[in-house]
Amino acid sequence: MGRSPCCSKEGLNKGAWTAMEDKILTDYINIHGEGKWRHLPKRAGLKRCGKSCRLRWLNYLRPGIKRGNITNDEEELIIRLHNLLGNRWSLIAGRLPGRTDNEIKNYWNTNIGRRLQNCSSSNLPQPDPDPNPNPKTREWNNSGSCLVQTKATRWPNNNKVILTKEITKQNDEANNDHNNHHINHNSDDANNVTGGSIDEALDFMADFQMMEGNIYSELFKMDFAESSSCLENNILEGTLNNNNLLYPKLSFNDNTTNVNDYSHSHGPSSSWADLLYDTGFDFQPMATFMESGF
DNA sequence: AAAGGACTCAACCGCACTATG
DNA sequence: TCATAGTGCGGTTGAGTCCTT
Repeated sequence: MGRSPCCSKEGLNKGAWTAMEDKILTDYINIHGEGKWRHLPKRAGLKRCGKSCRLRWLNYLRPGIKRGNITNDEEELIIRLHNLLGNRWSLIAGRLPGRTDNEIKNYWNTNIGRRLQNCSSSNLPQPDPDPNPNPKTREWNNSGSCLVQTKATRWPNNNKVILTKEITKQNDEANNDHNNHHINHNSDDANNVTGGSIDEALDFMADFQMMEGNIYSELFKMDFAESSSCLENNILEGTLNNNNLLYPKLSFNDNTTNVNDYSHSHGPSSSWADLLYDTGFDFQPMATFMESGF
């Protein structure tokens, strides 16, 4: 079967765009707006593929594109976002105003990625061999934090975040061992559970991690204070309390619930995972938050 | 000054997802 | 339900530029 090409390749210009082509494209979009890329070249009088026009506009001509060197702050944010999101360049770019996914991808491949490669070939600590192969591989930078190198994958539409307090016992032993290892990072938190079952929370985490390919579990390993830079950079919505702990804002339907409300009745939390250890906590808003937060 | 290797980044490519009829 | 158009995304390429010898 196969798909028809997005446009006829014959007679089209390829390669670098000329100033005249840029002007034609910019003028056309300023008048008619974005979209309908397939028909744009013909209507605008450009001998270019629609996809090429879209790319040129989004990555170069669009107003607000920030050109020039990536700042240290931006680089730090890119690293942190990449740690959370993997190679989801468009998502990362969405948190860096004026930067494009292409630019960030190039920057990563030519700067950060290379630096990591150098680090991993030196004496820096190497990741433990994983007996239970996982989509992510870890590289270690010289500050000791780890970066997650993932093969970019899309989340299927039918694999939305489904958070439930129902316990499933269908995970195999390997999964349980792996997940318990994560939870052990927060063993202090687990000891502070007020009512409810730790096992229930662990099982919830196991199901959650299994479904979501570890992306969200990375979030749960961050404590609120560490997450503050995410807040400052609008990665997360929420507020900082007097102790500089981040309380994310959870949106549920048309109502908005702040975790401050949760903390008032349960005491201040020290990590995201605390929320999971309280069986009275309604996970559904968290699911919504997670879906909207990224 | 010249050659050629290294690097950068705009652009291309193919696949995947969504919308629509 | 299926086919197709439209769009978005990440990986890869290659021309131009920079750097080193």
